[in-house]
Amino acid sequence: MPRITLPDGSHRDYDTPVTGVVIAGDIGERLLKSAIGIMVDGDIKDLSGVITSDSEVSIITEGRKKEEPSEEALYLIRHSCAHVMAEAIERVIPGTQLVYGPPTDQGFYYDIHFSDDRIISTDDFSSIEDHMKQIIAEDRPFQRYELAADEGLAKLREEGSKYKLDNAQRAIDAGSENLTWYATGEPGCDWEDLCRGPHLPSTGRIGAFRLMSVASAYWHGDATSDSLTRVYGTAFPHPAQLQTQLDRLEEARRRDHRVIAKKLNLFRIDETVGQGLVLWQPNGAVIRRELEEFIRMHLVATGYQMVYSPHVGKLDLYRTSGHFPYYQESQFPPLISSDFLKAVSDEGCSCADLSHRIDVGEIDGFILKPMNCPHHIKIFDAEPRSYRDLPVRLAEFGTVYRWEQSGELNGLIRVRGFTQDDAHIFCTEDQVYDEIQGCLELVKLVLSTLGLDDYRVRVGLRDDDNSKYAGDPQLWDQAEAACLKAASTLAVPFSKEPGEAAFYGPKIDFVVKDAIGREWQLGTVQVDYNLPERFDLKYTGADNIDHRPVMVHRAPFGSLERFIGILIEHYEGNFPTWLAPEQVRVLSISEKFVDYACAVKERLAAEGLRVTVDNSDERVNAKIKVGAQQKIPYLLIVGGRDAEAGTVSVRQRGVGDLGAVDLDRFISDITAEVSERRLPTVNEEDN
RNA sequence: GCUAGCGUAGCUCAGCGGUAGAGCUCCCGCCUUGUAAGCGGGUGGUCGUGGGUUCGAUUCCCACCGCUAGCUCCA
Repeated sequence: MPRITLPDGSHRDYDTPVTGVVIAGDIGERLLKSAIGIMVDGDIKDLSGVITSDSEVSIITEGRKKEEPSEEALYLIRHSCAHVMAEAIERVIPGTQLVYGPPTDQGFYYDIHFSDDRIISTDDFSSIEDHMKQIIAEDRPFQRYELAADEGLAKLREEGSKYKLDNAQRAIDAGSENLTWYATGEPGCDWEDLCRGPHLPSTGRIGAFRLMSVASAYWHGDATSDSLTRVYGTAFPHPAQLQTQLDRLEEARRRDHRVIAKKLNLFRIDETVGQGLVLWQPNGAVIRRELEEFIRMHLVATGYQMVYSPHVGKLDLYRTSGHFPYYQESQFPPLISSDFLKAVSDEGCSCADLSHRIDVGEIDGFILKPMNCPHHIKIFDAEPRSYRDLPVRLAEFGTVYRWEQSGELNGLIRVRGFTQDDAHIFCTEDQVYDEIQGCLELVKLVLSTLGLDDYRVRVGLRDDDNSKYAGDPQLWDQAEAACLKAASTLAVPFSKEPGEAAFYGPKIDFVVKDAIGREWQLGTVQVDYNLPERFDLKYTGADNIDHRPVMVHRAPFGSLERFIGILIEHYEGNFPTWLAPEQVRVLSISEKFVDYACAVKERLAAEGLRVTVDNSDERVNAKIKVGAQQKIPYLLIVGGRDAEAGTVSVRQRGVGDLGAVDLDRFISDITAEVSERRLPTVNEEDN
């Protein structure tokens, strides 16, 4: 006889097995009314599911309109809405085969196989949504029934559902004795779907939903398997919550770095130059240069040495490093001399032969470097090293090239040529831990200076797939231990991520939350015992014997491209003054005061500030509007009063009119703000 | 790479089987301006590229290129 323990610790004893409906009803009428499911010993269950043994339960409700819905409520609503959508799609588009329809963080999707002659597009959404609304209006109960495995498989076979049959088989292989279905309404009459559940009591409990997009997905996530169509939607208990979500998406669109960058002339990507290849316009170049300066200053202060290395290297170099064999797929194709190509072509060498001969090392050439480490290794190795020299820290803003899939490219976030704020530290085993610590400190400094204070850390470890990794397992163990130890000293949460290591070693990645809560992977620190081995690096120890150094790779920004892309979105283009391409614009209220405006500009420029004058024949209102649109931190309005008094009328971005300020005062304030790299003080509302 | 959508002036977009449109930008005038767009005029397009259907294609069809979303991938 089940004893039910409620979240407040109280008990209710029942003589017979009970359901959530009974429990909720016993607690109160209002609870029953808003109940949509039940947590039983930590698992989400149907409200109508039978509880036979002692359990800790809590009733899942749809929650209040103005509160964030609970994860569990969203799970139930979205999972159920996926069913409703699937039914509607089957009504609208004949010849579909359902595959898999789970809830996700943002909503839900259903993977569907469509017949060849009928595809789905967003044009179909309104009619699908109409059907969904009707199903919801009918408020049909979700009714669960079970069949024994054999019986269930036979049913699916009869229905000819290849994908559902596969799902069922996998469930059975995982130990299920029965297969479960959920009917939206009456089993046998209404629509139904093989499904583990749980679900809402009825369709009417879906308060608000929206179909979002169509995408392709592979069956089992396998690119060689069937291609399915994935239809995305989202659902909430209350319409206002859906609106909040849509507003959030709108906010993300407004912050899109590609849109802002176009308005502010930060960078271009020109298809005649190449996909994923960034052209930095002067304004964007200012931001990049300021960031480079900022980090360079810290590097020099913390014992790094700056180096330069070329953008290409010989194939053999990358065979030695392992890049070419391990990551050939994501490199630009090799550069081979045209004379040589002609010669092998005259021999009758086919493309396949050529590619094979390149792979096995019979043909040499160059590649655009996918990473900077081999070059830095050669710089380290250019002179004999003693233990007294270590650690050697070599840093470079090194531009690397990677052949990203075309569908992956995205503004500055994912590109084919990018510049890492890279460095490689060569040290003794004893120094590894301190060096990792130093790197972590640097990343923290960078993030806090830029106002990216909310972040977590992922430690990428190797998994069982040995073919992905190079090097001695024992060395891997050491490196992984060092990373975990260092991560645990950070005052932020960290997670272990098996399978996320680089091919040469484990890594510590920083995942940063931006102003609207999205996560981005930025800085990385990686420990590497493998490349020193591959390149036979040595230093002479105190014992006068050669030893193998350990390498630490690190890039606090990750890449300047991606980092700046994220900063654009984080600041919504409202860069702190030290980064702003144009820091000050002087607006003369009429032609008569252009001379004074120019004099003000000269004073500011002499302080190293980036300043222009707007002396166009426009009203000051128009000049302000334009200046605000261009997100310039300070607009100085100058007219007769200012010229006489030696003042400027300051208008600060996001703040407004600050009134007349003595020019000297303004200069000392702004130069302090810039040199301290102060963050914007106000949440900007400009557009 | 895959699926869907999209590609028209520098930008944002409308249009559509029958001579290519708007707003902003830009240029030229007028106004001489004090805190978020004064007024008038003008320049500007091989309608992504190449084929096809058609008397006629920016519009319909095919291929390619590029962009967007998602999938897969990301040293």
